[in-house]
Amino acid sequence: MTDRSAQGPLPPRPRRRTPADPGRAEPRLTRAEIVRAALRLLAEQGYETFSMRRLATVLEVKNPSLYWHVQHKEELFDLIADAVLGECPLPEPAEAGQAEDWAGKFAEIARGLRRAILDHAAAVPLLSGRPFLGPNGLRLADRVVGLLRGAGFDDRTAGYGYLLLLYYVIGFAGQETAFGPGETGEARLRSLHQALAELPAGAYPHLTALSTALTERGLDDRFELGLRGLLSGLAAELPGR
Amino acid sequence: MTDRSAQGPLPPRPRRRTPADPGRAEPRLTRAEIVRAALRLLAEQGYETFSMRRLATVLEVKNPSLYWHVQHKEELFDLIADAVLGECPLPEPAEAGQAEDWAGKFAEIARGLRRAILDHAAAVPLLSGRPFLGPNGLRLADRVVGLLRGAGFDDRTAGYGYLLLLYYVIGFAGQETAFGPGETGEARLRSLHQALAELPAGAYPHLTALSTALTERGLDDRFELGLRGLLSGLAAELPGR
DNA sequence: ACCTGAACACCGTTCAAGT
DNA sequence: ACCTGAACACCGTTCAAGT
Repeated sequence: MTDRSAQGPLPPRPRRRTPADPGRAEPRLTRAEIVRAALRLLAEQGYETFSMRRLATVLEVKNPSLYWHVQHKEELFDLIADAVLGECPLPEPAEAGQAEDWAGKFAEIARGLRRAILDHAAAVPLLSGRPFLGPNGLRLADRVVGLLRGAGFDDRTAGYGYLLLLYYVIGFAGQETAFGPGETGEARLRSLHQALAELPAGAYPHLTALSTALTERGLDDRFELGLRGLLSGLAAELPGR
Repeated sequence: MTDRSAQGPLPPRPRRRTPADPGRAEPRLTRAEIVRAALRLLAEQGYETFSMRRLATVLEVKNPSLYWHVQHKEELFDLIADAVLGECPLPEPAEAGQAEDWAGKFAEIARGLRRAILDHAAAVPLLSGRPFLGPNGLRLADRVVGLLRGAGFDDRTAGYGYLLLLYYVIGFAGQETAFGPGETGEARLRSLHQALAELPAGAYPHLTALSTALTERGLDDRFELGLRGLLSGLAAELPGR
């Protein structure tokens, strides 16, 4: 959660009328600006209090105006999700003929995606149950699928590898941010530890035994552990081995 | 999505006053009844239209009454999530000293969990980003963790194996139900196929190449594929091998 | 083409009051 | 102990009207 709480409302942007085209005002709003403002509002105030009306206020516009630019809140959420995915850096594809380190690049994308999501932690709730069909989502999908196909996976497994990556990273980031806003990932982990330690004594023996192991190393380690598992699970499906 | 649309509203339950205890009326509502009615309302009308007020109407009660029994909507959602997890059958632990087929039982739990979730497809949106600390969630966690510890995994990996199971199954079920209500999983898959086929020609070469492979086999196969991956990823972390 | 005023049909939640 | 009436402070969305 980046702290931008000191930025205040956006400065009003003057309508500019070019002399050559006197009747045509620049639109005050664009989709890109709306999405940017939405991400900022989410970062500052969190998901629970986000609303179209508050977004309109922040943009210094009356709220029905937003509906000229987006069909409904869900469409705005699609755009926001795509913007988040767009912040995941994609490694360059290898030169034609060069052997590609598919596992390394897959891991790199996974880490970048986790980073992108955590940079917009308040947007996590709107990432689940949404097909990512925006340009950034498609680009990401195409890149991952291409990586796996290039490595020799059949099309089915390649497609599925992409989905596994998404499930894993979003699921993980979801847990990292599951204890409500305001707490960092590590602090959340400690609350969970606490909750487990307070469990009725003999009722959940394995869980209580776990409560210390749970916090002894950080979230990064856990992420890598799962990622390693994901990769070795994938590698087991590679045809020529 | 089970079809219960013919069931109609719940019959009014009479307040019963026992002669021995004349002043004490049976409460009209219990948490269990509220949760049952909520699941039914979700199944009949879907998540989007679910509200505390509609739930109260279905229960033939004025809506503030619900707040005597639950603190707020989020707490009700916690209870609903726990009820869904409670429908996942848990295999019996092996006798002490008997070798346990950990991978088989892990897979069994995963399949049962997917089933339980799909039986309440409309409740999927409220499963993400929630720690499952209700009795059923804890029991499930304890069972899975115990299974993995018994198999020789260290505590850390055992705990993480449980989380991976959750991410995977919820993520998968989330995708199965991601195209809005009313479509079955397989129909959704076809919409996605359609969407991919309509993509701009050369922009996403790997994705368009995939669009047929995507639908050639069913969701059950895909689920098993990912599950196999998950298991072999886990197995790779087993200390003594 | 883009924005606003006014309105519709809702929400979740609180709280004093009833029984 | 449990339920209700009435109210508060909101929502998302539509649509005729303005410029």
